[in-house]
Amino acid sequence: MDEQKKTVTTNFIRHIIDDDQQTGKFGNKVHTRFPPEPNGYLHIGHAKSICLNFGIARDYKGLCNLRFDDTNPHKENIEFVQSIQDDVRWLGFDWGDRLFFSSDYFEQLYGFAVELINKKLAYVCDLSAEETREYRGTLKEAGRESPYRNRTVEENLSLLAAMKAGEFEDGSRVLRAKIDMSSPNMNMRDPTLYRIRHGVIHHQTGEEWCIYPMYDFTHPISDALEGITHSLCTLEFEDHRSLYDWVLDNISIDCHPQQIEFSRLNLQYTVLSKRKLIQLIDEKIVDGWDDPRMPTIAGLRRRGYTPSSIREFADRIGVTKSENSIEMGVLESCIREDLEANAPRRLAVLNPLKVIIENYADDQHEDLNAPNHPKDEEMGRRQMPFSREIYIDHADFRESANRKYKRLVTEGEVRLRNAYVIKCESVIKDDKGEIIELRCRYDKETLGTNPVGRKVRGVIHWVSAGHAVKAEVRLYDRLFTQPTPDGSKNENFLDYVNPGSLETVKDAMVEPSLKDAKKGDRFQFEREGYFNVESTASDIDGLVFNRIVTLRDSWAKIEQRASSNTSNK
RNA sequence: UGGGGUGUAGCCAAGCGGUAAGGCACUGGAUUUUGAUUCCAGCAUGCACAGGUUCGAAUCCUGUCACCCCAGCCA
Repeated sequence: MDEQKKTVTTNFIRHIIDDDQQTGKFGNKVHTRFPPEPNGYLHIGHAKSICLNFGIARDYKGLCNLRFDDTNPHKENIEFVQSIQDDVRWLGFDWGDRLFFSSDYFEQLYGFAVELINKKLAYVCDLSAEETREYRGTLKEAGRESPYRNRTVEENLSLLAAMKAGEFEDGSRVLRAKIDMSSPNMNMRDPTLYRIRHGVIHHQTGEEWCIYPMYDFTHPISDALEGITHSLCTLEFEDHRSLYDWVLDNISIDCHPQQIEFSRLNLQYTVLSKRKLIQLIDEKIVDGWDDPRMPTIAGLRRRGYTPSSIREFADRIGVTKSENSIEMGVLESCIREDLEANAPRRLAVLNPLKVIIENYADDQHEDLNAPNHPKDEEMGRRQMPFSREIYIDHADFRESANRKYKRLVTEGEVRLRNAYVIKCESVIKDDKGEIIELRCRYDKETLGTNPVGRKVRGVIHWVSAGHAVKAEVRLYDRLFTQPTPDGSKNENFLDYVNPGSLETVKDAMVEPSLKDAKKGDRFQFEREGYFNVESTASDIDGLVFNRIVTLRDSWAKIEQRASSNTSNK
């Protein structure tokens, strides 16, 4: 069975690790880390990184730490610390007892800053933020050295101590590395190591510190302190690698992880930047971080995506250094594959049209026995009551149609799924000419067997009107109308929000066995798609289903083609 | 000539000098009580472009072009 499994996905990072194992570079150890900043919820792009880091650790019999990169208390909070852990765990990964915070290392970080000063490799700079920017130069011109660059070790030491003691205002001074103001790499032009931040309460360290280390100083040291071997990050940190190495080369630490960069995920018809996700929430375009339309892990979870479908997605998209733009179809295909095999089937009528079976007794009903899965008997069966009055979907009836249309038409026959063949005898309309009811007859010889002498081409779903349960169904569609809503710098991505991203159906009728469905349960509503029971919304009134994804629909394609052909003429 | 990267099909992505894997999408066809699923077949004389090296180049060399990232006291 396992040999049937597709070839193991490899990537350039695994090749590097393979080489390192050959040469014994890290003593044949592999130790990675996933280092989120707790300033928002995790999204599908983080899932890529999580699967990469934890996946590599698993496959090389190594370890992966969860470390919160919490050096900027302005933006971070404990709600995010919690949600991130929930999401990583939900995705199926375990960091054991290795939950860390960069803030765990504040004391050691400070010690290394002192060491750099002692080595004349760091200095306290009194330039304002704006002056610092001017001194930095431009992409094509070298910067100028700060007038404070050559302070004595003693002066720097006492100034840094005073910064730490809270004697200076925010923005009045920073600690900087002394590297090279004429470096073509902007990151090496005496980068800031520490800044002053009064009056914020850090979620881990409270008010203990009023100076906070910068990412470029904190990250390499945190990695080294944890014994990380391969520090995987996204492409925009490529130019920071020389600074990462500089820090570790110039302090007394005997571990030097290797930073390797890969390209971040870009998913079409959505946005994956925390700033933009926050904007969607703030502008009330979505309900919150876990709105089922959001590309967040929490949103996908609420929507009904399974952890394994997201892991599969991460495998399928691969890991490289090239810019990418992944089609939604890839993600959708992953969840369909999972649910096709694992979701029990049910019948649900979204847009009910009443049908009276004229030759079925009024006072009678029968319990038909239907399989929960067409190919997997082990998923069991359930009872479906059948009676004189049923509902079918409006979309499954037309007064007349060409031969391609396989559903019910006037005087035509159609199979009711798991039940009888019916024939439409007449159509009843209201004053406005709207179809409100169908009169049909059923062929009682067609239960579980096809009629002899004629072919019934179509199969439609139905529910018994007297037994069905009313439910609300939320139909989700892509959040944006453009594949790359944030592709243009000049235009606002909010202009491309899809106004139809959520369509709420209040009066769907679902088969009675769904009455017992529990929160989070996933089903296939036959011929419609995959749905799950809403689990967290506060506005629930009775049964509420979220559409996870539609079924593939080749009929819709045919219809679309036909209508665009006629409209083109 | 600021620096750092990336270019293989519509979208991803293997490939690492021996004659273009795989997935998604798409197109045919078969089976089907879901227009689903499944199955079978098709889908790059071609690897950004131009030269060169070689018996042989997506892979090596030279040059060109396109796109992405960098001037936070954000990460």
